[in-house]
Amino acid sequence: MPVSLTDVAKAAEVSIATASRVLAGSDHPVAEETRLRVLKAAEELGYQPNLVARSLRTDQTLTIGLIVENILSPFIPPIVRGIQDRLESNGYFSIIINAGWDPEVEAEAIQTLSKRQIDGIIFVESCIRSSDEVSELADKPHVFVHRLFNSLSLNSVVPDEHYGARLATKHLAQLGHQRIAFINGPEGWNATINRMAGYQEELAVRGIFDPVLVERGDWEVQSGYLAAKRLIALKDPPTAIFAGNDLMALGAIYGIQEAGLRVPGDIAVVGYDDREFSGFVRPAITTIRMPCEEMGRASAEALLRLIAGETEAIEPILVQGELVVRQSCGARGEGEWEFEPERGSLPRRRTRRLCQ
Amino acid sequence: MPVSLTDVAKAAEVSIATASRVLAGSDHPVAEETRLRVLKAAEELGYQPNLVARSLRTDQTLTIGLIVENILSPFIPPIVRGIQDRLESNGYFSIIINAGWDPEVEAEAIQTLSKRQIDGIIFVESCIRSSDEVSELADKPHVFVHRLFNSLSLNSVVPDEHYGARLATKHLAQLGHQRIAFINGPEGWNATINRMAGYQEELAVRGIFDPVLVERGDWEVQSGYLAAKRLIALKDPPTAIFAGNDLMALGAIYGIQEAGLRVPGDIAVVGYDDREFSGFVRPAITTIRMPCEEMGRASAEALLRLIAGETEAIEPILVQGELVVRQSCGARGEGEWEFEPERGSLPRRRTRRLCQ
DNA sequence: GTGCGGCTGGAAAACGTTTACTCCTGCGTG
DNA sequence: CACGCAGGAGTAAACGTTTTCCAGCCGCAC
Repeated sequence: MPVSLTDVAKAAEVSIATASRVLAGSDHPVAEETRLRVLKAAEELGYQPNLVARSLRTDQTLTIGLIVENILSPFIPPIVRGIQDRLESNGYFSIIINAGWDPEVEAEAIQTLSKRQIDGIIFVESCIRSSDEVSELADKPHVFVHRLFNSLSLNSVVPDEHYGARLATKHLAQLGHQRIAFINGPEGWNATINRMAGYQEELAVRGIFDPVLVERGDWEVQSGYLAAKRLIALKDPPTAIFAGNDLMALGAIYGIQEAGLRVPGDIAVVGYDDREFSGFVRPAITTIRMPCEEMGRASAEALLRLIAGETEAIEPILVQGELVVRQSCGARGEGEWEFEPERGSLPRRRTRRLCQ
Repeated sequence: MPVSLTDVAKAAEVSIATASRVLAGSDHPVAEETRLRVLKAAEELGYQPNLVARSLRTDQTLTIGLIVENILSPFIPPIVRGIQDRLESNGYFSIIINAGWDPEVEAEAIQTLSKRQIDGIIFVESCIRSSDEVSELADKPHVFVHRLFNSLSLNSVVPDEHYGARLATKHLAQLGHQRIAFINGPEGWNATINRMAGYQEELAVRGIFDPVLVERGDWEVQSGYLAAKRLIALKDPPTAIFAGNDLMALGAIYGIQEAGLRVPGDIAVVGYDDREFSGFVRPAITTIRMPCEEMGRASAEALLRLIAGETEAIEPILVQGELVVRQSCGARGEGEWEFEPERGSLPRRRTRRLCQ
């Protein structure tokens, strides 16, 4: 049933070498008449090249490994999507392994992928932070995508959280707020440090930074709720709250509402991340979008360059997210509630054609 | 750098045939002393089998194709995760292609996967509904996972929506509600029909079905909001609302609250799907969990059986979701707000070890 | 007329496995 | 003692490609 190059060559009455040259697009010259005969035979027989055999011969599988923390984590799918979209246009496919933030599983995954002769690896939220932590990585092209534990090592793609936090803070300041609180994330995360730094810097420049307005949460809803309650209880409470992520922003909104105040009327709220729910809770949350797909694309782009041998290693890449203005900041006034349709619901836009 | 079977054979002073027999676990007898010598040599040289070469020879790649609608759609990642977990324990990996509900892209994807000699295909939310729609599928083992357009054709895995809808409705009835409304989904979806049927059947059995309490939405938040407003305006309004999905349930909650009523105090609400946000909005939404991971596992299991040749085709598999009781139904009373921690946040439980 | 270079095309090796077949040795049995 | 059989190991083919090397041919320039 499967028709091989040999069959095509026989049908076209040429050698398999010639058939290969035509069908694989070699640069070895082939007479036009011969080429057409081969093409015709291939067409008639329904020839499909065996990519496994080709891989064995050419030593490239057009496959890359994706070692991700967990495909169920909210930021992973868009990163993966960005990666796949970029890779696809170069004929590459990817194999995903969920490593669950476990060094042992990751090490094993690298082995498994090597056996499959993959051309490169992208780590997404890996516990490995830099190239020289694992010796097996030395020969294989690889890139890291780090969201929360972003160190600026070589071959890594990270969000520009400092930029995003400044953007959010500036937005509130430009709306006229003077007392802008911040609900920080827990200690030990780079995201915590960077977002705090951006917030502080923007306010310092404007001369309105007040350390009493900085609270700490643990990224979860309840901690935002509790932090908001503490902020409201202050003797000089804030008129705006910038929450370290959307979950805490949501919690803060609940806390404010429970105190009988309105969002954004009494206190404006801005979050960070642009989570799925941020668009359809009410008030819809103004936030900084985490540029997941862009980071995915950038990492794929970088990996392709490494594979092509264009460079030994790539400089760290910072990707900026943008401000998404919705209701909770008050920039749109406090009119009718708006509902955003869900993202990514069926049916959906056409995807780009596959290639290769 | 890469060490091949030949190197190992040379080092162990045996033929490559013997080396292969030992390393690939053949049943051909090998003397214990020889086996140890080979094992030792392989160990010392750090031998890793080349799976591409093995695939070429054995005609199985231990790779299956996943043609999904879109990895960004909310239900896809858990289904994929279920599939991967099950496959992984048999040494299989998967390649994901986003087909975006486009027949042309899907057809192309099947071609591409065939060229890569994959051992089988799982369609997740494909526009292909049954095996005989595409002739190329005849020879390749394949399974369909359908969530919303579930027809009960061969080789398919679908959620048991009729069961789930009855479960939700029964829950509300058992809480004492007599007037239970339903916000149906839009026409043209099997999910709409099946959920409606389950709702109606449960109420009919109890003799409390009232067609005036059936509204229709379009799956989005706003339609639930509007439907709830219409229901409240009824001269004999419902005391409970079963929404066809969690988005509409959320909208309904907003509609109820805007009318100055309380959820669940005045009107209880139950949703369907158990979306990510359902656990941390307030009131947290009681809902029927969509058994995504289970469907994924079941489909992978089925595919493995097809690949093993255990059967020609598998009978349709119905997977049941269970009721997740939270605040919005009132079963827990109307006490303190509870916040659920986010699912799948970092750091997370260890995943199972990889094999192969 | 000879030599050379450019265009075509074929033969065959190679990629790293698995496995069918063959061969040897020793032992048990008739 | 001859024969068969089983255990153990090696040879070589095969999987479907790509690519190196080589050869033939033609035309052109010297």
